[in-house]
This record gives sequence, structure tokens and C-alpha cells, in this order.
Amino acid sequence: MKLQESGQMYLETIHVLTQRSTAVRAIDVCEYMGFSKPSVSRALGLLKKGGFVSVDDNGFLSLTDEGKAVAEKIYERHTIITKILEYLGVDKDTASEDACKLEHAISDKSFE
Amino acid sequence: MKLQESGQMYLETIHVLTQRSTAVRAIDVCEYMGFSKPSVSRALGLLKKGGFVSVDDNGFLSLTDEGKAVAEKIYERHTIITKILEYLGVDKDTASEDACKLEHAISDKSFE
DNA sequence: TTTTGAAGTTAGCCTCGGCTAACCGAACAT
DNA sequence: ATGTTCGGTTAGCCGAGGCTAACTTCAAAA
Repeated sequence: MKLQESGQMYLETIHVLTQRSTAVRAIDVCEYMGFSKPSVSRALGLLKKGGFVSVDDNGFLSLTDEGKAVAEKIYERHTIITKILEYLGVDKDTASEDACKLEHAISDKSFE
Repeated sequence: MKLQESGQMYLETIHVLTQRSTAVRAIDVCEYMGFSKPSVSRALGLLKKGGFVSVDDNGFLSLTDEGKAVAEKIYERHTIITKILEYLGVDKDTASEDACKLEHAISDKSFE
């Protein structure tokens, strides 16, 4: 199963939320991303089927090893690109916003 | 009419092709971008309706002032981002490929 | 016990932007 | 005069990824 940009965003979000609180539910993802419950429900269903996310009996989300690998990779790109842009004089908000788009577009080679 | 990323790509392509030959037709855009005739036909129709492109009686394409402004802006981003990546040690092909995606994602502020 | 509210799912709609199949019209060749 | 070929358009399909409306479930409150 090939991940689209949106799938990467969901994984990154779960990763971030997991660092902030012990239990992450679908509804938390909704609030964080600003998407509706059905949108998140479907997306999580696909990620679950793809083996990136697992859900326990209480509806708590966790990333599989594969999911975690993707999320960490994207998150690393995000923080580093943000720092680079800030270093170049871009304000914090714009830097983070742009990083969010660039993190998906840049190839492994260029990121190095 | 708000331009999507794909619209920007079409404008950039017409801009590039215009610099290479005197007359650019829809079919040339098809070949350059690797899209089918109907896809290009519809996209050009939208760009025409949006006032970015005009077509003369012979089917030759040209950019309006507004279209040219967009195309040149994107093209400038493309060439500069490519150069930056190459300067950083990325090979030419990857640099150009990545620039193609980054050019749409980056904000005006960060580009500065 | 009954009701209410929160979380999640199902069904189905919409836009974007590709695609194929099939058609139209003009130009050129036989 | 009759193909054939080339450029373009029309009609309609498909996947991705948002959305709303409406349901289910379950737990906590009245």
C-alpha cells in the first residue's frame, strides 16, 4: 500500500499527539487536523489496513513500526526544514507552514 | 479564479515552450507534460476562461499578462531552487525534479 | 431507568485532475 | 473524389480526499 501525502500527514499527527498525551483517539486527530470525523475515520481505516496504525479495544491509536518509521522521517524533515527556514529569516509560523508542505515534496537525496 | 498547482504547471510549460519555438499548440503541451489530449484540452479551457491563456485562430497558445506573471514567477522559483539544490550537491535531475514540486509549495516569504 | 452526549461508522455527495473512447474538421495524398 | 492523418473536443470513468447527514454504541448523568 502506497502512502499519499495525506496519509503521511495523519501518521505525523498521531506521532506528535502521542508525544503530548498518553492516549490518542480519532477525535483528537480530528481536532488537531481540523477535519471531520468521517474523513479521519476513513483515513485511519486505510492506514490500519495498510499496517501503519493499530487501534486497541478502547479506540486508542498507536503507530506500528512501519507507521512510526514514516512518521518520524516526516517529522524530522518538518523540524529541520522549519529550522532552516527560520535560520534564513522566515518567521516561525510561515516556516512551520511551509515546512509542512516541503516535507512531502523533497526527495531523500535533496534532504541529505 | 484561483489557480491550482496543476494550472501553474500548465502555464509554466507554455512559458518554457514559447521560449523554444515560435508557435505552441495544445499538442505540444501534451507531449511535454506527458498528458493526454483531453486532459490538456480541458485544462487549457479553464485557463482560457480564467484569463491566463489565449488561443488564436490557428490554435496557437499565448499567455496573457496575468498568465505570464504566474508562469514567470513559478519558472523563476524553479530555476533558483534547482540551482540551490545543485549547489548543495544534489544531482541535476533530482534537483530539477524536486524544484518542480517545491516551487509550488513554498510561500513568497520563504522564497525571499 | 431513562436520557443525553461523545465517539465512531456508513452512505453518499463534491471537486480536482488524470484517463479512454469516440467524434469532428481541416489538410494533405492517392 | 476519397481516404488518411493530425489536432482538438465531448462524454464519461476513476481515485484521492475533503464534506454532511444520519445512524450506532456506550457511558455517565438525571
